[in-house]
Amino acid sequence: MSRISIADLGDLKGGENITISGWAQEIKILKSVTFIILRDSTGVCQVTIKGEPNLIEKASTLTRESVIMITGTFKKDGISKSAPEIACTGLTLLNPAGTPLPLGITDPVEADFETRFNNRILDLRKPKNNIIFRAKSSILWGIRKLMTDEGFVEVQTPKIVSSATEGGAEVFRVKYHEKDAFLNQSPQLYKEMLISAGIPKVFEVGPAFRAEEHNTNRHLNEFTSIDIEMAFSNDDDAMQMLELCVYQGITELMDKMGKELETLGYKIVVPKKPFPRMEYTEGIKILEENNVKFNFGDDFSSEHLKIIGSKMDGFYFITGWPEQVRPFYTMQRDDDQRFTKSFDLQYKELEITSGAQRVHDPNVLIKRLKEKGLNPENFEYYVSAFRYGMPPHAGWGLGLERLTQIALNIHNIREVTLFPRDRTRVTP
RNA sequence: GCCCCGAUAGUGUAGCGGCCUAUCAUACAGGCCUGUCGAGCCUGUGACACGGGUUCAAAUCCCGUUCGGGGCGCCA
Repeated sequence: MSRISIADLGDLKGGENITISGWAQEIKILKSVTFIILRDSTGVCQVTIKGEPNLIEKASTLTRESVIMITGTFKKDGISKSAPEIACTGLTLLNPAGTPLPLGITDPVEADFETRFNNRILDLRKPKNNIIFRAKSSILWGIRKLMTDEGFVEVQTPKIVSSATEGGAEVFRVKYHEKDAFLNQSPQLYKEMLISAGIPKVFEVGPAFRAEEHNTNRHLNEFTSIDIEMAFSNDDDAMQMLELCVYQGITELMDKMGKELETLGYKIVVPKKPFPRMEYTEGIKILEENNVKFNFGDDFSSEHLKIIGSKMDGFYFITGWPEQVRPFYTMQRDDDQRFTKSFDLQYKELEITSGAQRVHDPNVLIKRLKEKGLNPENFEYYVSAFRYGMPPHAGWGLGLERLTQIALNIHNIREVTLFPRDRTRVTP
């Protein structure tokens, strides 16, 4: 008589003695019968107590969300309309829950963001929230499987670093023994160095830190970045790999969890390949057609991307960005130095990936660093990797939370983060 | 960093100068109830973020603080 999960009750014939454990979601005591709605990670079932004054006595002291173990007989033809039914023969309180709950799991009232994230573990017990993280895991698994099949090596690079990656974004400062250091904004420089180290296909899934004091539905101060870098490749190769990744991630999600997600109100749409591509200059044309003023060399704002995104269905690339808006390591086009061999992957107005073919000539790299107002001396550890045979290479960085947000159509990025770090929140 | 908006029981809300000894739902405690399934019914406990000010009178108006929500910039 071992423990069984609620989802597996469906495989039983009826009449078996079983043990089942989980949280007491609701306790209803009527005159002649007592019910406990029991929830585990796989579903809910109804535990019925009839007669048995001992058990009723025990049940009457239970509080919602207490952890209990039930033994009983599975009833194939239970009377319950909503859940499989178990006739209770034993009830053990494993750990009581305090009362009242700061956040009811099944209460009809919605809680505010603040309340939800202050009591995140209770919030995550709600199936609709809980499944988000199985979905995120599933997407990531789809991508990991693809990358590994394609011969990529998963690596781990330092998160405590001595210089800011790109000069632009704000960085968190940390004390590192007697030195000052920073939390890495991106594995960019390290994954490029690994190309020179003879690992021609690398990928990393890890945290990235940005100290910007943003307050939006799509920014976190700590997020998960999926980064890849591939040798002897150009921007087009990187884009094809990216397309495949997004496709495989969402396909995996759809195959493994599509039905389950649907019952909780999520609709998964697997994107069609190839994703449409649009030049930066075509974007400008769209804006001009909509009577929006735009200066060549500027980045598109959210408002601009809303207009451009409304013309596109789902995922699309914006390519050919001007060099002013791209980092120093981005390669310029041979035929026109004003433009770069770079791309963003967009979904409507949301940017989920930024990538490019990179500069591989160390002299060009130093020139570009200076042009961007950065001191090449601070990047010597990086540039030196380019002096002794650096292959041409390309890659990108993809925001896992943003991809999950899109796949599940969730408005706020904090919802797809277990314990989000935003402008003010450092706990839990 | 900038611009809006907000803060009332555990949770979510109503009230927007005197009728507030503050509404309702839910939760919580107790009771009733032939099997509930958003169960139902009865009783009870429980709140105006903080500090100043205006006024005969402040939950309500003004200022500040703290915290939160949305948007912008920036980006993944």
